[in-house]
Order: sequence, then C-alpha cells, then structure tokens
Amino acid sequence: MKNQERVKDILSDFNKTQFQNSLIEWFKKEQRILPWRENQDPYRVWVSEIMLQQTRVDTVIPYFNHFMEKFPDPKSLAEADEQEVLKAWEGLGYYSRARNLQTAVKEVVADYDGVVPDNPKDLGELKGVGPYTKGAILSIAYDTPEPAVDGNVMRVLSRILHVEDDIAKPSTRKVFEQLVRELISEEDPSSFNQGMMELGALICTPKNPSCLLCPIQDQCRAFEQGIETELPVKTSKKKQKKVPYLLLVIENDAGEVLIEQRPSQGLLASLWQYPMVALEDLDHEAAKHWFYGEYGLKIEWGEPVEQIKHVFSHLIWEMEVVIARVVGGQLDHERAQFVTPQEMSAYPFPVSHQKAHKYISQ
DNA sequence: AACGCGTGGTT
DNA sequence: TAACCAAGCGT
Repeated sequence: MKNQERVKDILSDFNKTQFQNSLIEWFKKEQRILPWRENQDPYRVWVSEIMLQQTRVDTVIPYFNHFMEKFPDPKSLAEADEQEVLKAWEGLGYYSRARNLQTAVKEVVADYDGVVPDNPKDLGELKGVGPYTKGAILSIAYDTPEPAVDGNVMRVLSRILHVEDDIAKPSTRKVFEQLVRELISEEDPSSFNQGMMELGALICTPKNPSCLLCPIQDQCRAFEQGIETELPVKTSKKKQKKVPYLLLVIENDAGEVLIEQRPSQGLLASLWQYPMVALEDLDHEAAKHWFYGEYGLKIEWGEPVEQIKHVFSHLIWEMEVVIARVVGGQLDHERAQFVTPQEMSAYPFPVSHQKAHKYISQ
C-alpha cells in the first residue's frame, strides 16, 4: 500500500514509546471529570460518542445526564417512542443521530441480547456507528487497540508529525488511522485515544494552542519549526445559501395553534414546526393564496414582528414571523394539526421554531 | 467524493 | 460580524 510506506516514512525517526508514555501520563493527570467517564459501560460510551459528534462537551453534558436517566440501558431506549427520543434530543441538532441510535439499539437488543458488540465487524454494521465511533467504543469500553480518529486526532497528529494532507478530504482520515495503528498503546488504548482527543480539546486547540503546556512539546515537529498554527491544512467549504420564509403563528377561535410535522427524511426529520411559506418566488399576497391552497384555511395577518435566522451547516433560513388568525376554511393537510398551547411542550421543535413560542397568546 | 445534516461558542 | 469550529455519518 502507498499509505503504508508513507506512514513508515513519517514515523521513521519518531520515538513512539516516549510519545505514548508522555500522553498517557498527562491524560491520567489532567483529564476532565465527565459523566461518561464514570465507568466503562459500553452503552454509556456509545451514547456519549454519538452526542459528541460535531458537538461540544459543555453542550452534551446536560443532555447526556438527562438521556441516561430517561433511557438508562439499551432495552429502555429500544422500547421508547421515537418522538420521546427526539424530544430528549431537542436542541442538540443532527437529529438523525438520535433516530439512528435508536435503530441500532433495537438491533442490539434483538440480535445481541442487549449487549453492545465488542468486535469491529458487528459494531461497525450498526446504524450511525462509523469508523470513529466504532474505534471509540472498542478502545474506551473494551480496551481494544483500535484507532478512533476524529478532528482532534487529525489536528494533533498533523502538528506533532508535520503531516500536510488536507484533513477536509475523506481519504486523509485513513492516513491518520494507519498512523494511530502504529502509535497506539497496546497496554492502555483507552487512555491513548482519549488522551489524543483531550490534548486536542485542552492544549492543541485550533486557534491558539498552548504549546508551552503541552506534554508532547519535545516531540512536536510543528512546534519545533514554529508552524503549529499553519497546521492542519484544511480547505474551506462554500458558504450557506440564504432562503427567505414566512413563519406563521396561526391561532383559531378555540385558542389553538397550528403546527405540522416535518417529513420523516431529510432536514430536521420528524420534528415539528410552525407552517412556513417559502418566499423565493412569492410576495406576501401570493403567499396567502398559496397557503389557502395548501392548508385549506383562510387567514389574516399583520406586519412581520421579528426575523428569526436558522443557520444550518449548508443553508440559512431567514424567517419573518407573522401572527395570523383563522377567518375561514377547513384545515385540510396531511401533517398539520391544531394543538393547545399546553400540548406544545410534548412535541420536539428545532431551536429556531422554539423562538416563535413566545407569540402564542396562552 | 461531495454533499446533506443543527446548534452554539469564539474570534 | 461573518467565518470558523466542535469526540462524524449516511448517501
């Protein structure tokens, strides 16, 4: 393999034992106390790893604690209602993580008697468990020397070993996995992998790395050359497209509010929202006609009261909030319904739509 | 391979 | 403030 030879070349003059010892000693001393580090329960490790995907530790902590109280083991999560799981995930983002996690946990209960698989093959076949999560569970929960390469690991290693591969490219992850296979401690793969990530989170940060506090400073090629802020190399992504909408807070004479469930696939799947009208090709007047055709309701509304932005990874909704009331017609829409303000709290909403809750009259 | 998929903190 | 970033995965 070409990667094999590169890896060999990169590590030819590198003291692996010193690196392992420095990293693991540092991790054992400096690691943060986190709820998912209380024990090695594979289910807890699994849930934490899913929640932590592209998400900060501080954000995850309260979600994790609540989730574990509500779904303490695979069986309880497998048996739960999907809407209840999404409600527990509300605000955390990337909601397919929650649905995939439940799908996978059901499989673990059905096929593995509720025991999280401890081998790469079975684990990697579970929905939502990719190369990183697989390695994280195997090393942290089962003390197996498998690589767990995330953004931290690529940043840390790109600096220590001076690797200039573009970490935005999928193929680059495989280079770092090979490097970790060579470097990982067989005695304590858990502390090794977690140590790499902890170092990336606390010391070897993207913007202003604290090299003077780094346990690997002696061995870091980037620090030696003063180029630590030049690494890793990462090509930038294109910026999000803006899409204008009206967001309609609609009440009927009974004081109920119109909400609808989003499709079960795609963006914010299965979450609930206020009706939205895309404004790309419509003015406000045409929007009313469109709404009547779509929902069967005649409504009146005033001037927009607020603009709410919803920034996604790849697009931005710019929503004008309009307060409306029903003046005629009959609701005729597959996924929409009127609910009382009290009932709203049982439905999972994206954060942007939660911001419109305050316009309900109670 | 490239893109779709959330949200909040930092700079 | 807009851009960047955070313990990625599915398609």
